[in-house]
Amino acid sequence: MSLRLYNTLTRQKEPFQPIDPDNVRMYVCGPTVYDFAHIGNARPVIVFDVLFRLLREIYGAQHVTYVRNITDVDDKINARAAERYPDLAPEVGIRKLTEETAAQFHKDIAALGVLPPTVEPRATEHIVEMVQLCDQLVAKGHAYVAADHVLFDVSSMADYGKLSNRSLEEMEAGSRVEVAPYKKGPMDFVLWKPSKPGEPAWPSPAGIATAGRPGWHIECSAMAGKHLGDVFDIHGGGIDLTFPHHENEIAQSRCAHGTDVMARVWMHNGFLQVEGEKMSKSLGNFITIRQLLDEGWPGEVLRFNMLRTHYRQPIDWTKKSLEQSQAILTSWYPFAALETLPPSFRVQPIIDALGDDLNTPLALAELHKLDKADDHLALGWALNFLGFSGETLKAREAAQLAEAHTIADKVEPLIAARLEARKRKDFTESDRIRDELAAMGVTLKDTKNRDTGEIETTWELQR
RNA sequence: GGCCACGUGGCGGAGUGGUGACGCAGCGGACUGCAAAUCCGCGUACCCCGGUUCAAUUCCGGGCGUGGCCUCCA
Repeated sequence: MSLRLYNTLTRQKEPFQPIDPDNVRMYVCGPTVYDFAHIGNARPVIVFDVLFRLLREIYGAQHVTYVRNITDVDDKINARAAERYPDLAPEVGIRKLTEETAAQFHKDIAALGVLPPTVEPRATEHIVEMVQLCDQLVAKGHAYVAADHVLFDVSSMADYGKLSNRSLEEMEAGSRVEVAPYKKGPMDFVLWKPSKPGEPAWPSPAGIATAGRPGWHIECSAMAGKHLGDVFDIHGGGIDLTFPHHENEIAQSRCAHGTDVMARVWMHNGFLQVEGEKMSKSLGNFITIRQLLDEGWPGEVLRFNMLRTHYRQPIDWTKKSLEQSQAILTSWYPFAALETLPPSFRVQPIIDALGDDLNTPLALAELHKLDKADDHLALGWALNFLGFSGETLKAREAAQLAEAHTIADKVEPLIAARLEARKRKDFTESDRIRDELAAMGVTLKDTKNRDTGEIETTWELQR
């Protein structure tokens, strides 16, 4: 089994070689918890869940460590908490907001059929590690203290900018931001900053007397380092995080630990558009996972829709493609209920497709083949492997059945009447009844009983 | 302005230096009183212009278009 992954660092697909096959380690940037997760947030969650499943398949479930963090300290969080809970003490409001948002996030993604990560660390539980990193960086001459801030000195790192493929000169030339006066270099970034009253505050590193709080990137360096070590295998996230977030994570971690790399492979998922337009609050097309679920789309349909496009390609998220995804999944899901298969059972073409840089569209094409070949056992395995247990669709069908049950007393006599009309060849009447039922959302199917030759009618409620 | 990615039939979407998967939709047929469902069959595509090559959709260059990053963002 060969696994090849596209590495942003080298801009090419490379054979994947774990540092330690007994413990393959992956870190993925999780949400900053201040608002509902939108459908774009769902993409890395789903994509790297597939990779997690594939790694578990290849190296064994207990030999993969997947860390996806929750960032619960951030300016946006502070602002939102103050806005939503103006009457609460800041730290209480912030805690309330982050707890609620994190719980909501878990609820939303649970519907997407993702496995829980091995570790889900929180930034606020790693402040000590962040302070340590700051101290190390200052001690090694990669960071300096100015105006109660700790700043990373990008000029101290020879290949800063390697991940995003840009030189310091280019970045400075293209810079649109005003440079804080206390910075030595315009691209230097904040590792630690002083807290204003009402902001979360912790004892500062580097001998700074004022209490402070971490900058944006340091939390991932701290959590990745603590749970995965100085150098690990895979680091993932959205493509927009390449710069500055991941670039700065690399700078912090490598310089603090004195290593050549932080993670060997850097993976970035592409962006998502909605009905051909950029998703933005101003356009009013900002779609949350919760909205889609509330509209009645099963979570597995969202997952399927996401995987129909390769993870590095842009997705145009449309209602039409969701409908198509639902139609396909619905036709397959009766096979998702797995009969007990021997643990060694696997469908190699699916694994091979995923092994080529997570080629999920090709894997789904393989599913179509299995379906066509009526290989339901393999189809069921593959669906399950890809995270489609059929649970949400089954729940939906159960709800439909329950609803159908409530109107059965009205529907059954009409169907009987229609069959009578058909026997008399009174097709005007039978079609009228069918239209009447259709208006109630009831769809009919006539089938001929093989044994008796009688016409029998089944019905179901459309959503 | 700088850097980067992408551009395949009506839609979604693989793949390849030499007959262009697959799915959805569409069309035709079977079945049906008619539908629905099911089954069988079918069509049309590689953004444009150059270059390399016996041969390019595939490689190279330029252009156009879309998107991303350069500032918070998956």
